[in-house]
Amino acid sequence: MPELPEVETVANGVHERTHGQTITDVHLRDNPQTFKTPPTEIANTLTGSRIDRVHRVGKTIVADLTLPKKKTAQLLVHLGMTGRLLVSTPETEVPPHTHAILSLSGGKELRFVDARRFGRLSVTRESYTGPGREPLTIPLEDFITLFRGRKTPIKAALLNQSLLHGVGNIYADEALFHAGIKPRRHAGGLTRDELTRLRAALIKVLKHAIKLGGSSVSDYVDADGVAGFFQLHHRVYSRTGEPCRTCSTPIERIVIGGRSTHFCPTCQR
DNA sequence: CTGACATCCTGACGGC
DNA sequence: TGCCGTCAGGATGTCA
Repeated sequence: MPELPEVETVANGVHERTHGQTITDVHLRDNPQTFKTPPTEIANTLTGSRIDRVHRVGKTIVADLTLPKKKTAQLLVHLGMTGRLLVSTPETEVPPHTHAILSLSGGKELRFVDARRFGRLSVTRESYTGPGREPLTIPLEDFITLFRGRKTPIKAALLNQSLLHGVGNIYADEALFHAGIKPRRHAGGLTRDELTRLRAALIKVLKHAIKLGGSSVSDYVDADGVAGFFQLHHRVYSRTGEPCRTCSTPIERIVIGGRSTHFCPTCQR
């Protein structure tokens, strides 16, 4: 499940392989819910546009475009659960569930593949800023203010994209473990010290994952795009019943906001 | 403002 | 072996 580190890895990989190239042809599968913008508008905007830069905002991949008449636009791709953005040669067999194929002037194709169809693709004329703040760059004081007065569990708050965007289920659990904070704690009840630790833990686990992803960019973008997503060795995520790597207490699993949540009842307070 | 819950969708996995 | 039910999850929407 792509979260901030995976999305950043994919964005970087796609950038390296496509920037400066022009989109010469666009094929979209007739699948309305994948496209937040009407498919005809997407095709009209993309065809003839040049890809200047591909980057990440929250969990969204953003391609900055220059249109033929020098106007600008952005292509937005959200990978959802199973979305993949691949740079392939035209000869490469088109995988099942391919919803969009953009032909590039460099000779390759940018393909959007998404089995479960939670992913979304759209174009916009405005500069996309995302629903919340960037976890990697938010100043400490802003981070602390974000959670002030909120009774919601800190785990749920971390998943709320309108607060911090880019954090998903895996890194929320991992960051809470590293910060030593129980996921059910009220966000607004955390001390300044705890929030300081949480922000540091979040940045640490995200950067660590980005580093690992960076070494396997090609797994995400060139190949089938799946390898690499589950390479990390997590401390708590998906380790229910297994011994905590710090204290050997079995990791517990609970549900918060409909999301499975994993934590060490001893190390997290 | 909250949270609990359903919805979308299909591959993976466990049980029988 | 093979079928079938269940689960997972991000974003969104409904409802209490």
